Formats: sequence, C-alpha cells, structure tokens
Amino acid sequence: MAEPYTPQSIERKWQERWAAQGLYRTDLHATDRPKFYALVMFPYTSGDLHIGHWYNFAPADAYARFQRMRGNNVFLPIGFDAFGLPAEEAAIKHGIHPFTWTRQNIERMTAQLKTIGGMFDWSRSLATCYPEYYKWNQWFFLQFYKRGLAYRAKAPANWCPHCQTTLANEQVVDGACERCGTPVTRRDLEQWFFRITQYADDLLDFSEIEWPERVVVMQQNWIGRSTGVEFQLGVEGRPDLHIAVFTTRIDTVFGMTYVVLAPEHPLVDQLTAPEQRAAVAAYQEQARRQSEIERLSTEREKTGVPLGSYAINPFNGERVPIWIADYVLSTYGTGAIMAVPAHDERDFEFAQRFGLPIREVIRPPDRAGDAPLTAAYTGPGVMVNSGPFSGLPSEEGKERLADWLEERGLGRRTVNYRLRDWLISRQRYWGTPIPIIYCERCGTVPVPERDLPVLLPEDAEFRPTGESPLKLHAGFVNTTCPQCGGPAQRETDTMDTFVDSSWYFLRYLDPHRDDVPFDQALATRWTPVDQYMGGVEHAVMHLLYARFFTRVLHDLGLVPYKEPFKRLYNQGIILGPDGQRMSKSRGNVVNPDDYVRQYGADTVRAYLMFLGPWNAGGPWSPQGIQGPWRFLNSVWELASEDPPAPAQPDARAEADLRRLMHRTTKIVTERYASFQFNTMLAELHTYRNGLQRARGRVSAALWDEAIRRLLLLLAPTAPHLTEELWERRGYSGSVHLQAWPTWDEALTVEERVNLVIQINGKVRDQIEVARGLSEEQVRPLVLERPKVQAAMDGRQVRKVIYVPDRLVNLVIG
RNA sequence: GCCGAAGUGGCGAAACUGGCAAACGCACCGCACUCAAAAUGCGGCGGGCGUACGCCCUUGUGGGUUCGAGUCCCACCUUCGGCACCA
Repeated sequence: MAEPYTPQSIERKWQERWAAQGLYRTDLHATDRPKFYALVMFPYTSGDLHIGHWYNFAPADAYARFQRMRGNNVFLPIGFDAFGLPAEEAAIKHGIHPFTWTRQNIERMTAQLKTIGGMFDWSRSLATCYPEYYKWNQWFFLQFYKRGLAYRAKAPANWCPHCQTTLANEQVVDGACERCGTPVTRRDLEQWFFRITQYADDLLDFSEIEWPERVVVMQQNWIGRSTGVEFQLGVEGRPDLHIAVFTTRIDTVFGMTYVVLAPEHPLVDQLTAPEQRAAVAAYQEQARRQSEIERLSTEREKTGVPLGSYAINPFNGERVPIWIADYVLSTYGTGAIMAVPAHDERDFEFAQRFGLPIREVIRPPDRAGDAPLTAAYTGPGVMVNSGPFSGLPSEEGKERLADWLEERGLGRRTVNYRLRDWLISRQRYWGTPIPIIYCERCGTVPVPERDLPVLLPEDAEFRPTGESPLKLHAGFVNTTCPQCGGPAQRETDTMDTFVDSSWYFLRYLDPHRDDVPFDQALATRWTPVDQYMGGVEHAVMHLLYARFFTRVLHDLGLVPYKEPFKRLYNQGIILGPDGQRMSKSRGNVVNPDDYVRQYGADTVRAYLMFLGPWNAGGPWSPQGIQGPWRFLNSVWELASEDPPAPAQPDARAEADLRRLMHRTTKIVTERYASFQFNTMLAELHTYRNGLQRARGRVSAALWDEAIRRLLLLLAPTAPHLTEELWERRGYSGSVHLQAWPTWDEALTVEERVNLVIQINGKVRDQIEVARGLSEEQVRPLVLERPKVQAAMDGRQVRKVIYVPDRLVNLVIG
C-alpha cells in the first residue's frame, strides 16, 4: 500500500526548495532560447488574495510553465499596484498610515501568492508606492510636459458642498456624497491632463495586436470616431457673430428648425435677448448644480430655454430660433448643434415637447409622402424639401453639401472623437505627487529632473474632511522656485494610479534601477509582452492608457514598438456556489485559503482550470472540486507504485496504450497552447483511465514511459505533485526543467475506425473497417448489411454520400 | 435605445472545417469492500414507447438551406456584459 497523498507537506517542501534553488529566477540575458514575456495584471494591495486572483494567476502560471517546458525562456513577474484611494480611507477609518497599511497588505498578499506555487520571479518584484518607482512616473510626466502632452486646464470635479471637498467617482453613491449624503455638484478646478486625444486615430489601429474582438470593439466605441462636417451659422442682426456646429448628417440640413447650444457655451451671453436673461441665467445655474451623472441620464425628460435670438441656415437663409439645453454637451464637437427633429431622435423628442416644427427632408424608400412622422427617421433615403439638392440619395447628398460649404469657405469636413483627454489629477494624498511648482514670478515651473523624486511626505495628517493632507502640509507645499529661487508652492494633486500601471511591465525587467526608468537594452529584447492575462474589466481604461503611454514612449525613442501587449487573454469571473456574483452581503464568498488548506494548491489550481472555459468563468462548486482531488489522488497512486511487470505483455494493450499516449500528448499540447484548460484536463482524465486499464498488462519500460508522460503533461497544472512524483520515481532534475514531450503523428490515429451508416440521414447501423478505405471498397460492405437491407425495403439507392473514415449516407427513394 | 457575447441532461460542461449530441467531471441510484460509515472499486444515469432485437423525440422559439444542422441563413424570445443624449 502506497502512502497517501498529502499535498500540504509536499507543497511546502517544494516551495521552499524551489526558492532556495532559484528555479524561477529568469535569466533575462540568456540567448540560448527564445524569450517569452508572460504577464498577469498586478494585484491592487487590497489586503487579501481572493478567488478571483487565483482564477487569474493559477491558469496563467500553468500557461507560463507550459511555455517554459516548450523551450522558451519565460519571464513571469509579479508586483503590486499599491497607490490609491482605499489605503487613504483605511488611514482615516482605522488611524493607520497608508504606508503601513499598504506594506502590511503587501506582506500578507505575498505570503498568499506564494501558496499558489507560481513560477513568479520574485527577485524582480515591485510596488508602485515606493519612491524608486514613482520617481519615474514623475520623470515621464516631465517628458510629457516637455512635448506638450501634459497640460493644465479647468475641469469639473465631483464636489461635496458639505464636506467642502472633491470626491472620486467611487465616492459618489447615487449622486450623493458617500460620507454625508449631501447631493454632489460639479466644481471647476485647475487640473492636469495627458493629451491622449492626440493619439486617437493611432489608437484605432489594432493591426499589430491579437486581442479579443470584444475588447477591440469596446476601445473603438470608447474612442468613438465620427466623421462629419463643421460649419458656421450666421446670427440674425449680429453680422459679427457665428455659431459653429458639428454634424454627421449634413444631408439633413434643410430640416434644421432650431439650434441648440450647451448651457456653458461661451456665446450664450451675447446671444441672449434682454427679455430672456433671467430665464437663461436660471437654467444655466440649474445645469451647473447637476452632476454629470444626472445630466447624462437618458431617462430624464429634456429641458431647455430659448435665447430669444435667431440663427441663419447658410443653405437657404432661413432663420431658426436658438435654444440652450443640457442634452447638448459642451465637451463634444463645438458644443452646439443644428437640430433636425425629423431625423434625429433626441431633437424629435425635444421638438415635440416644446412645439417646434418638424420638417421631413429624407424620404425612406417605403414611405408615402403624406403621412405625418411619428418618430424620427434616421436611416438613409432620398432628399426632399431640400432646394436644389432634392431628389439626391442622402449618401450622395452628404458629399455635395459638404463640397458646397467648403467651396464657399463656410465649413469643412472634420472628425470628432468621444475620447477625452486623460484627467490625471487626483485631489488625494496616496499617489504620485505631480512634479510641478507654482511661482508667483515664473508661473508654472516643472521640477528639474535632478530634483526627482518629489517625495510624498510620510508625516501627513489624515482628517475625515476628505481634503488632501498634502494641501495642509506646509513643509510639502512651501518650496522655492527652481528658476528664480523665490518662494513658491508645490502642486498638491497626485496622479491617477492608471499612470503607474501604464508602464510597469517595463519596470519589472530591472525594478531597482536609479538612473533610468527601465533598461532599454532589456526592453528591446523582452518587450512587448507576449501574453497578457487579466480581467476584462480593464478592457478600456488601463489597456487604452497603456497603449497611449507606449506610443508616447515610442515617440520619445525609448521603445521601438507602439503596442505594449501583443496578445491578450481575458479570463472570466468565478461566481459563488449559487451562481451569483460573490459578495459579502450575499454570503457566497469563497475563500481560496480554506480550500488550499484542505485539498492543497494543486487541486485548487486544477479545479479552477477544469470547471469551465477560462474565458467564461462560472460558479465555484464545493462539490465539484472533488473531481480534480480524486484525479490527483489517482495520479499519485499510479505513479507511486509500479505494478509487477507481466510475464508476457499484452500486445493489444500495449498498442492501445502507445496510441493513447501519443494522442493525449498531441491534444494536451494543443489545449494548453489555446487556453482550453478544461478540455485539456478532460483529456488527461481519459489518459488516466487508459493507464488504469493497461496497468499490469504492459512491459515495465512502456509503463514507465507512460507515467513519465503523465507527469510531464500534468506538471504545468499541478507543479508540486508532479515534482514530488518525479523525484520519487528517480528522475533527475526538476520536472519543470524538462523538455515538453513530443508525439508521433502516425501513432495518434487508430488503424480501424467505426463507420456510421445512415439511410436518408438517419443512423441505422455501423461497421468497423480499416482506416482509409475508398467509397468503392466501402459500398459493397455497407449494402450487404442486414439492417441496411431491411431499412431499404427494396427501394433504389439514388445517391451515396461518403465521408471517409466517418460515415456513409445512403439516399434512397 | 445602441454595441458585444451567450442559451445543450439534475448541475459544470464537450462536440475539429456541417457528419454517431451529451466526451470529461459533479450529484444521484445499485452493487462490492466494512460491524458501520468514510474512502476506494465496479455498474447505471437526457425523455418517451417496448418483454426484447429495437423504434421515436430532444441542443431557447418559429421558419429556411442541405443527403445530413447544436454548428450556416432569416425572424423572434431570454440572460449576461459594455456604452448610455457624443449630434
């Protein structure tokens, strides 16, 4: 009787031994093998590694191990995303300094992470809250600033009038301050931006990356490129004024019955007639009070106020009223629109509410001319009521009207994006200080590079006011101007943590360098990342910012490529046993540590990989983990003790086992490579079943080879178990340093196959035949079958469909 | 509303390029081992009819293409995810 499988002691033993041997320290300078940079999205230092982390890291680690055994020099780093709001909130709530809180969490999470048994290279770990890291955020900021890619402008922030502080979006709950419940308003503050819009078009080029289609689509929607025309409207009685509007439907311009400006539009004052002043001012005030979220809600009924002035349509000289309404955004296009209610749903709704005229100018092919419009028609059609352009197809009309405007210098074709510049200012303590100094005499002065890092002072005070402690820290704020030496103040805002995560993959290569942000030679050799693995929740922000950042680095000559992550894979989400998203309030949270204690990390890894397709996720079943547990136990038993060799090996059993061995090797290899871990493990189950059948019936040499393969194929998934068995069976070296097994294609196929016989598409019989028979060879065999004779019932064969080695379909009638 | 993904046994799922639907596993049932239980092993396990050889039905719904459809096409229903007045 073999000793039982005790994962706890085995796993501890190998984790210690691997660390002592430096088994997972990647030699980044090795040139004997191709490099492979595998990357997982670094965890936020929340304090606890939850099942979602395991679901990302364990299969990702198996994939990295597979790539390593296949002969690649694999680098799989790990680190911590360590700045951000929760640390600050913990500081206020528990009276603990963000630094302490974060450091403790890093320690705890590091210990948890090590139980996964991953091939992380801990010698190159990093955390973004250390000056050696964030110094380079500041350095990048200065490079961006030099190139005009960082600028300061007024931007609205969420503002709590009661707490007198700005709030992050996460701190706004249902439009109210999470701390005191006061409705949140907007307040304009001077804040810092990165000019990502300059790269909008370039970011739409996905040709060099292999990413999930849906992520690409999300980014495309986010960037939101739309082509159209911007043109000028005259103002009645004010030849000095013009209103610029943007439209994608210039073909509908003869249907313009009014014009709308955003409430914040700079021309509102000049365009407001005296009798409308009070109403307009009141509307503007109301719009200002409303938060962005409320204002953007589509549920709301549309509101607006006429200015009492009129715009002139350049195409026909018609005068139309000018309104302000908050359904027009000041931040998109020109902040003003031509309203065509007949062909735009929003304008239609507004016109109906305020009794404005609705004039049809595009006729759909299937519509009679006399029926009144009951809804906006937004499709293409033939232009009507459009003066000289009537009768043109609308698509052609777009071009003609654009030409007409451009010829007269009244407008031009242009492109707009939904994408806004990246607001990086946070009115918070726990982040990278923005390296800017404000001097009364010299204005905005960047901190000289030699003075970096601008250190985050540790002796800050945390008060529950929500105000950034940096603002109250005299020693930090007050400084001298690097240009004139006079008194000056530091910028007290810190950077968005997405800056940290935009380039961490480069820092991993040499995380403690003090002279450069990253080693350029290593970066040229190792990046871009070959395979990035993480949750789809980062489909837009993080991944888009990193792509932008990398493009800037490219233009700065720091890296020779534009895309940071060549391939991306999104794992799904692990749900609670009830099939719902895990949450503390539902009480369905699965703690991975409990299962690791009970079954060991290898079983947890195998179960996470087996429970469903990796990109789909699914419910965690406390019973389902029994499957992988039993499987690993049976592997343990098979490999621990060899059966007595038979006096005479069974030739049939040997042939079957050999074929199964090669077949399994092939399929398992393909499945690892394509992230199909669930079916990869199903294949190994089948292999295990075959081994149990063959046990004691095949030669000792073949048995040993079959078990050896089992361990190799399973090693990426269950690294501890296989390493232990590898050692016990007397093989030398680590199982994880072995070459991946190969297979002989000819040995993967059966020489006899089951041929299905269908009659009129229904399965009626099957025969076992040699592989590779021709239709002529098969036909008589099929026709003589009694079942076929019976089913044919004397009728004629009209047609025979033969799929070699699969089926014969007789069409009779 | 728009964009995207997906609907298959009691459950998680599998099915390469249109070719035996339900591999692999969980749960369950029966048997063996046991004083007993657990663990383990063996067998069964979509539905209906039939003593049986077997026959019929079944991949969200309704149509279509095809010798043949879970897979392709059209319409619809449901669920999940993203965006949400971007002119």
